[in-house]
Amino acid sequence: MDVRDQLRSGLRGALVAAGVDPVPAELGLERPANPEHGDWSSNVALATAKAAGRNPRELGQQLVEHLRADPPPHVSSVDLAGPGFVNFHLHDSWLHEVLRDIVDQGTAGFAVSSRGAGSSVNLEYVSANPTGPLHAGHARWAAYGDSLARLFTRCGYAVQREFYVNDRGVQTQLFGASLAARAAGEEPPEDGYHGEYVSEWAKEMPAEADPVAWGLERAHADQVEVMRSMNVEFDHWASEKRLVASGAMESVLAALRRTGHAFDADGATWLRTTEFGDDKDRVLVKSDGEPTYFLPDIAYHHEKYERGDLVVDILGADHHGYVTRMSAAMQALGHPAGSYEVLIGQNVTLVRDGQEVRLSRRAGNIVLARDLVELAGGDVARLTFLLQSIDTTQTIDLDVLVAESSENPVYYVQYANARVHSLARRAGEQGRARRPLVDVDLSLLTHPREVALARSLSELPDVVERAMEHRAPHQVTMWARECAAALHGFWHDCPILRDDIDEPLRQARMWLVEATRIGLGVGLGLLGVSAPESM
RNA sequence: GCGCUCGUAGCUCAGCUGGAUAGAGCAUCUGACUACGGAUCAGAAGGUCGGGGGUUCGAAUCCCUCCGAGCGCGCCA
Repeated sequence: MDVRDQLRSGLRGALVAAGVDPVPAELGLERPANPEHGDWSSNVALATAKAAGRNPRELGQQLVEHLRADPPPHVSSVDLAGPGFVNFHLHDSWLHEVLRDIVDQGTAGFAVSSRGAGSSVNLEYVSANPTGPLHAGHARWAAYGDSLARLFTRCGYAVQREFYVNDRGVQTQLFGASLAARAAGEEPPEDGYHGEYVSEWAKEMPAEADPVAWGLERAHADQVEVMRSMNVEFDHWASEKRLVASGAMESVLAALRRTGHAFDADGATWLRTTEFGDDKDRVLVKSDGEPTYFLPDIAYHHEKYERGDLVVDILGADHHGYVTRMSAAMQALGHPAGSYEVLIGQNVTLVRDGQEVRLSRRAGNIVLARDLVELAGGDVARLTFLLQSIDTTQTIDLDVLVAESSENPVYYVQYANARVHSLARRAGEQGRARRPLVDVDLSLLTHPREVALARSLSELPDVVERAMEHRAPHQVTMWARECAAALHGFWHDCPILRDDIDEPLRQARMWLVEATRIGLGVGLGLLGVSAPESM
């Protein structure tokens, strides 16, 4: 039972004693931003006073008195503050206990949550057409999707990362035709692909190759390579061609007909998406007998349920109009309303020479994911994307990215990690080994820098759960920066190997550093950024 | 016109789904242990949270309404 549970339990008892009925199932307990407000703070008095017809401060005072009479472990003082907050100040002993837990759990066990145990999630992201290189926007989804997958995994979900390859249809034909035209020294079709890469790839293409098939392979290989340089991998590559060949479209259409959600009108076949909140019904099969792109997509999403209880799409803002109809289709097929989730990410805007660079595939000035990686390196490129929420458009100034890449936050965090490892190296050189933790007195860790670092580490488990629930990997980035800052501050003020440091304190500090190694390792791992031992 | 997302320091962004005095990084200014790794640390300055109403003990956060930005509204993919 960790501190929070003990505090909650104490609060619950106090509420009962104060005659509050009913006692809420979830008791609000948070870490105040302002240290003067204690280590933990609860707003239960404020939250329950209204319903109980009580005065918040009066009720709060009763809670405080009850808790003072019988304080939970580690609690040094309980106070009433502000409009009715109950603030707990704890002895540093609770942090010392946390450090022991971190060391016991190690990188594999620390900040692991069982929130998703027994559930599975299928995450689809990027899914760019196999008709060219990935651009900077794709790279954002790659970094985001992969880190989100890592968060789900750490929270106990069985995760499948998936990329849907649209290796069939009009665009692939156009791409193949464009390659063939370039190979023959001609201009691509007007609605074909005009990027420079088409000409370059056409030179590589063997004369006897089928331009469509070869082009798909070439583009796919290019995309895989770039994502790998950003440490992004997939478990499953879903082929549209194979899906369609399997007859999945027909069986899904039959199922929709059987349940009455699909109907014929004006010579076409429609899905009654309005039944599930769409503003108009959508065509599945056109009057010329050809399916729209919507139908194979429905079949694909339906199939994904074989690989996850929760099916998640990560899409760019330009696809948000698509969400309602797909959600409607999934419900029409009998999937529970909440089981299909779409995460919409805003666009990436790139600035070069103070000018916005348009991400147009037709124009030649498109900035590729590959450019970013070559400019700044995989770690910097990746962390740059994970620096902010996907809810806001991201502006990346390429000149700043290059000029200040050495000031990128990724180095700040990696440097902290390198320092942690350098300590172990130097300690080894000096023959100063850590003694077993049971023999070490962590209560010597009372310096504000030591306490701040331990406190930062203690927050990671909450950060992981919250980041997963909010689908917000950037919160891990925020934490990693704070933890690195705490380490740097500690490093600056608290020498370890210096001769004038007493051995017991040295031992305690070495174990604090070991716990930091574990915490930073977990954080960097979730971000998919390397954790170098030296820089 | 309708819908979705957004508007927070000079710039780039956080803000734990309603909490206490709105926080970081960069840029600017001033400093630091005669460097267990200075890719570090400390301090200063910087705000009408786009404007205006409302809900309540309490609003950057929820509701309404304006203003502004991006994206979407095909029997295209």
